Order: sequence, then structure tokens, then C-alpha cells
Amino acid sequence: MVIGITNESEDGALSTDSPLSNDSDNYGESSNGGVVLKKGPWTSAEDAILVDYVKKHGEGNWNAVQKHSGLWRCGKSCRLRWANHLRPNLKKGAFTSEEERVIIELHAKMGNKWARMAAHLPGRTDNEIKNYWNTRIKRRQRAGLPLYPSELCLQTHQENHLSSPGIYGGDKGFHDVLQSDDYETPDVMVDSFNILSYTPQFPNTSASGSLSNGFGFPQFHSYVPQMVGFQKCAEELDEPMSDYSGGVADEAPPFDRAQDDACENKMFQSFGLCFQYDPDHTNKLLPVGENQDIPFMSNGYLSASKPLSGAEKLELPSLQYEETGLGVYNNAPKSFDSFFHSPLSGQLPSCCPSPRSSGLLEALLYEAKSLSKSDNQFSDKVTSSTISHGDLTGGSTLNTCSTEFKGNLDPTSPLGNSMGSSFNRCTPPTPTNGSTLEEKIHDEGWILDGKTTFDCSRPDAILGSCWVEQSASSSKKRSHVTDAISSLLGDDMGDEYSTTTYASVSNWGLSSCTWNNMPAVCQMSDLP
DNA sequence: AATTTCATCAACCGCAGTTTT
DNA sequence: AAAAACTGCGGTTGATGAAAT
Repeated sequence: MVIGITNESEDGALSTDSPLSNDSDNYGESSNGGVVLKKGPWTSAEDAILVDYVKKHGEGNWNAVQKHSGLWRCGKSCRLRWANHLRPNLKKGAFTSEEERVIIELHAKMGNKWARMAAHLPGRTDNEIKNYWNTRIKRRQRAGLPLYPSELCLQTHQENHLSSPGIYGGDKGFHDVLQSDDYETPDVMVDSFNILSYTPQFPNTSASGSLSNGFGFPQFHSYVPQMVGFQKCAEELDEPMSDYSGGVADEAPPFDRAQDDACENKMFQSFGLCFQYDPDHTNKLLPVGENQDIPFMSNGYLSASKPLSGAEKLELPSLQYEETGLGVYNNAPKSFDSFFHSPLSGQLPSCCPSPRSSGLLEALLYEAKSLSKSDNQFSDKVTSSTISHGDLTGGSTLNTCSTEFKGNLDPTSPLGNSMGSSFNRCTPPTPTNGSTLEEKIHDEGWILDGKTTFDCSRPDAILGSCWVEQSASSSKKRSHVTDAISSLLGDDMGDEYSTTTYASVSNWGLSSCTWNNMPAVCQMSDLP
């Protein structure tokens, strides 16, 4: 720590000729209306000024600090300094094991919502938590370990089914969290592209096992950095990835790990994130399993070894395809990919987690589900809190997606692989003649032996989730879905959309998925 | 002993949402 | 209603010290 050590005068006066102000390389300056504002580490003198100011004027109005206190800092800097270092009751020092546990649990629920997580950890700042988490990610990705301990996955999974109080340690149950107004659903879409280069295996275990313990995490996207690092790790070690996959993590990776890390090794398997490192140095991460001929592994575009430059930075919603003109084969996997970073359809609790997981459709469905669930409880609040704002998938993303979706409906569009055309192409028949959708789906062979077959030529299926699961057997609820989607996309659009989507989406929700089927039914050659 | 790597932390930046003018 | 100002958040960067080589 350098704060308060360098270049401060003991009398508390700011020294304008100090290296702090002169060394712009290190400390910088910013201009604010002709006033040069200081940047870089705070001195204790500055701290004192700020503390004094807050004592007199209270928190807030941070831009006034500079005007009234003579502190040459911008308001943002003042706020940050106060919040992270000067405000009372701040805890300093390492996180306790209990705090760490809470952070992990919270992150599993919330994702990178540091400020919210901080609210659950008195005396801790979002910055601290963020730093801790990032460090943790690095550490674990280097070791090829999952981010979340198995117990947590299991616990969450069980809670999802039992509707038991959440793992927050109390203040909010899982459902409360998911449904409360202030719960903001995880933002998977941001990261859904990251993993393009690191396509996970389709786990060989049933959905109720692996998937729900890993992919089923609302925050699965947080796993992405680890996956990125995982290959790196293997490469650095010059060890085949299969050492950790095929036999899968029977042995702990050769790292001297903290105990919690070690005990989480076993989770690596249960996460189902198993890869084979391509021994031929074609640098693909190949799924370990009976069928390695996964199309989006072999089309180059998704080659694991060469992460698309910028892929990790892409902040497109999962359904906002780039207009690359590369055709359907490029985009289908994206959808596919996004799907696998979404909560697992068949295993999701009835409380249906967030829309954040896989983009537009799930956002829509989430909304629909909200409508459906609340039946008599629906209020504008749901809509506004779920859809309207910012860091939620809903808001801008949804709008954007809607726009794109509309634009892509044209089957003649260059983006013929887009949602719209895909829906048109791939949607199973909607129920008619009085049969329920579920019956229809079974009749039409969409559900085979209680297993959901998956056809990756069907991006609509890819996009699906379980959120309409309940709706499928209820025409009343179905109308909620339709209505909700209609209301979100506009009536005309919504009607068309929901009618077609509903059926295919439900395909995913009606039974637990046996993922063994995936490679078998998802061949590149199957794609149109 | 020198160098490299890693872990930690503080702070900045850009963006987005909200409030005020 | 629009613009500006303010506020908060999350991502990222850079400095530093410790550990490893």
C-alpha cells in the first residue's frame, strides 16, 4: 500500500510540487473546467480533508467536495475513496472463511454484482469482493478447478427443487432472491461469446446430475474465465487436457492447492466441463465422449485454441449475431453455445431463474413465466424490474434483440440463420384439435422415451428453456406466455413469435434432458 | 543476488441509470 | 421534453511486495 506514505506533507497541506502531482505517468491529472484534478493514490492529508468534509456535509454531492473543500479530486474519486476506505465500519484485512463462503454463494446466485454482494457483507466493499473474486478466478483457472464448490452446486440444486430457504444464510431465500425486485439476474449473455472457443463437452451424465450442478448455475458464465485458463493451464503444463477429463479428475491436478480447492477438484467432473486436449495440436478442445464429431468444434470458427480475438470482449447479447455473412453454420453454434451457458432447462426449478442466461428468448420466457406465475399477483413492478433496466438482460438487450429479431424474420435475409427464420423453419407444430401441446410434442416425436432430443439445426430449440414447462400443460398459462411475449414484442410480432416459439421452447422443458443424446443428434450434417 | 512470476490492492475509466435544471 | 449533472457499478489497469526460480 502506498496510500498516505508518499509525498504528503505532515501538516496536511497538499503539496502541488510533490511527485504526486508532477509525475503524470504514475499519478496523472485530469482537467475539470480548467481545474487540474489530481489522480492516483490518496494521501492521508487528502483523506483527512475528505473525512472532514463528509462529517460536515454528509455523503453525496461528491462533486461539491472539490468545490468546497479544496480537494483536487473529482467527485467520483472522492466517492470511491470514501466508500472503499474512509467510511466508518469498514472491515479491513483478509476475508474470513465465512465471508469467503458467502461470497462464493452470492456469486453463484448473482454473478458479478459486486455492490449487491457487498450489501450482504457488512464492512466489505464491492471493490474488495471483486478483487477477491478475480484473484480466486485466476487461482482456480490456473489449477483447472471449478469456481464453485460441489457442495454449493448440490445445495443450490437441491434448493431449487425443494424450494427451501436459500443459501444466503438466511436473509433471503432462493426464491425470494430470484423473484425479488432487487434481484438482478445474472448476465450470461455478456460472456456467452467468450466460450465460443472453449466449447464444453456434452456431459455424459444425465441432466439431473452434471448439468444441474454446473451448467445449471445461473452464473455459469462465470465459469468462462476458468475455461479459458484451463486450456492455458494444460498447455503450460504440457499436459493433455484429458488428464483432467477423460478419467475425469480422478486425480487432483498437480497443484499445491488450498484445501478448499482440493476438495473442489471433484467438482470438475460434476460440472461436466471436460475436455480433451487435442494431441495433434490442432488445438481444439474436444469433448470426451462417444461422439467427438461435434460440428461446432470442427468448423474452425469455434476452434478452441485460437480464441477469437475480441471474443472475450464481445458484449453482444447471446442472440445478437454479428452480421458476418458467414452463414448459418457460424451462428448456429453461437446459439448453441449460449444455450449451454444458460440454466439447464429441464432442471430448473419452478421458480425459474433469470432470463439472463441465454438471451432474448429466455428473457421473454422469463417474463412470460413471471406473468404466468403471478397470475393474480402480476404487477407493473415485475415488468419494470425485470425488463426495463440496465444491467439486466431485459432492458436494452431485450429491446435490441427484439429489433434484430424483427429484422431477421425475413427468410431472405442474409441472416437467414437468425432466430426468425430459424423459428419459421424449425418449429414443431402447434397443438391443434384439442390436444395439449405436451401431447402433441410427444405425438410428434419430440420427446422420446422421456428424453429430450436435441437438434442443433433448430436454434429455436437451442434457445429454449424450461420456463414454459408449466405452461405447456395449461392453456391458461400458455395464454400468459403468448400475452407476455406479445406485450414485449408488440402484438403482431408477439403473436407470431410466441405461437411458434412456444412449442419449440416447450420441447426443452418437458422432461429432463439426457445429454448423451446431444452429440448424436447434433451433427453438422444435420444442419440445413 | 538478480530476475521473474504471482497475488493483492487501489484507483481509474466508461457506461448507464437517475435526478436536476 | 431535453440536456446536463450526478451517481453508482463493473471492468480494467498499474503499482507494489512476496514468493519462486
